[in-house]
Amino acid sequence: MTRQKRRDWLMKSEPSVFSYDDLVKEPDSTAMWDGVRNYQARNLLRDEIRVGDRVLFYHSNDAPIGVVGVCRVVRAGYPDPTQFDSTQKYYDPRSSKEKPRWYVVDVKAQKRLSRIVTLAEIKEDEELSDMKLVQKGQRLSVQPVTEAEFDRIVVMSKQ
DNA sequence: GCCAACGTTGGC
DNA sequence: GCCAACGTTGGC
Repeated sequence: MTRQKRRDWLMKSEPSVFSYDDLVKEPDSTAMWDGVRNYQARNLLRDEIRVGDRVLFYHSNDAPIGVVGVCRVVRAGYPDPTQFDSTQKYYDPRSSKEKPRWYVVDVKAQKRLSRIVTLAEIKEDEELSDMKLVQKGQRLSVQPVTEAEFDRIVVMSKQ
């Protein structure tokens, strides 16, 4: 068994729905990343994301749009319980406990950036021009980032 | 609120 | 399998 290298990710959330502050307020600053209903993102949550991986927490939709904090994955992919609950918004009648369709990971807030690194800045930064986030048509709410991209954003937050 | 870019659904 | 219609994401 070869040990897989830690990987880095970016996850989007609308702050009006679930913000970085909301995550910090959770017990142990930890929450399920639920409600992902896109198969590409699902595959990442189920198959690729591992305990110890780093996550950039991104606020979408509401200004200021950008990366606000850093998290750590503390539990790898398991079935999203909201898909089984008919009272929930994320209920999926096509899913069953035997054959779950959607997955979550648990993330723990690690460090709020000293300031938000905005989408506008990310777009302007030459070192970040290959980020999936700024590729045309790219809307994945869970996406891989390189170590260099991750570290660059943290550096920018300190400037 | 608008709309571009995708993703999903369902008839055929 | 094709593709039109519809739904969603997410920046502006």
